[in-house]
Amino acid sequence: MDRIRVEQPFILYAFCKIEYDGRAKSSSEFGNHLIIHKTDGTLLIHRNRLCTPLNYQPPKAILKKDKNYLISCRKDETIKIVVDKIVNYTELANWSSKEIKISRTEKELRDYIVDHLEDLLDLQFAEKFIEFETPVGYIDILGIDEHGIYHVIEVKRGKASLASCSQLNRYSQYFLEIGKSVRDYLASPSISKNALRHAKEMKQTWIKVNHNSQSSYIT
Amino acid sequence: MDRIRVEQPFILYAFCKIEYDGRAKSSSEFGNHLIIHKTDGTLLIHRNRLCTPLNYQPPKAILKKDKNYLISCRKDETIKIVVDKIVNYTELANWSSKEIKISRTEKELRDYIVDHLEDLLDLQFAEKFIEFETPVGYIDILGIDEHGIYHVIEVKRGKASLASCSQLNRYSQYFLEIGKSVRDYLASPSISKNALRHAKEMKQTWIKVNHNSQSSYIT
DNA sequence: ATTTGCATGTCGACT
DNA sequence: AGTCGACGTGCAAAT
Repeated sequence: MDRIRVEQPFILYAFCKIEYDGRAKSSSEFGNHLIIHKTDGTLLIHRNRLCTPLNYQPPKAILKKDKNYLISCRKDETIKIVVDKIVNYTELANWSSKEIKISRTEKELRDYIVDHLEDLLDLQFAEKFIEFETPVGYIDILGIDEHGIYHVIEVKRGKASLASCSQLNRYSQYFLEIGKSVRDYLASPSISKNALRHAKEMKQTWIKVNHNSQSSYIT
Repeated sequence: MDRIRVEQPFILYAFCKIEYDGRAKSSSEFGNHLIIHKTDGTLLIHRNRLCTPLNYQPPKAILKKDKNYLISCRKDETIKIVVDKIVNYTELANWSSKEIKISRTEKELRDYIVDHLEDLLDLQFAEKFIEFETPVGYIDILGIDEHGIYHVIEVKRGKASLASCSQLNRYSQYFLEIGKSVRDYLASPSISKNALRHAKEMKQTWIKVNHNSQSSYIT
């Protein structure tokens, strides 16, 4: 047994084939593939199209080398790479693993909405919650008005879909079942046609909101 | 203006920083980053951890070079890479873009269930449909039994969640609204605790199914 | 360890 | 172009 643990990060461009077995199962023909190995165990095999890798192994996978094989294992998932010919092998010294800060997330949009909730809904609230926990999940924004009515708001950073309607409905049904009066809102920059129809059928109000503008309006 | 269009696929390992603006917005410090460019326009910037890229541009992005800059544009999204020092640049000649066949997908599981639906539910069906279209989405499996009862089955290849329950409920509500008698089923190898409780509350039946075994049973 | 929901989700299929 | 839902989704936060 001469399998050697590989720890260092590298890229390998090689004529090879890949066999994967785990949650799913796949195998490729021989071809030139780009293999990327990171210090955290991540293994990516990229073909010459699309963002997503042909095969991959998430962090904490263990990579070992054995003659012309590379084998990456993690829990019940295994990738075996049969290397026929190495075109390029480059070790990536001092590879950065720094974070970046992303803005315009749903969280930011949600915080903006919470701060302007009174204006957006033309109501006063006795209480406002974010990420309010229920047995059926976490509600983005919950506002309880002076009459004790529960205003449930589901925020989407992009286009709201049928799934968004269902998600909102799930939260809202929970409050109905424990005897509360509820009003439902979807807050997003846009919404699909079917979702808008479905929302109306379920008496959900769509609020058009944007990341950048203070001016948002109700439809 | 001497920006030159870059078409060829390559990897570039360089001391650089990345600025992204589009749906979201981010910028990084200077550091060693791995940049991958594919023939379809895909651009990936990887750091030394995790599967997902630090920044990326999907297919059909246009990459241009201008002195020490790389700029990738696609619709309203732009990535600008300021290159300070190139550590390694390798063009990837004859990079494969072949497909692979993945097995053990939800589709396979669904087809197996359709074929064994009578056994699984201990019923006879007058009609069976897959991907049955409704105004609120597509139903994985719809079986109409000899009494005209609609059996709606939502299949999950992994663990069923609260979202799965909501998805099933959305389909089922549609049939109720048009006056049908409905029974709901979630078919998956496993289910989260909250989802199982929620399913029971909504009178959804969970069917435990596996990709590999013929023996599946109802809970 | 499990659950939940976001993501610049991406991607393929279909209308 | 728009919509829908799967994905070996990955990933982080909270429990």
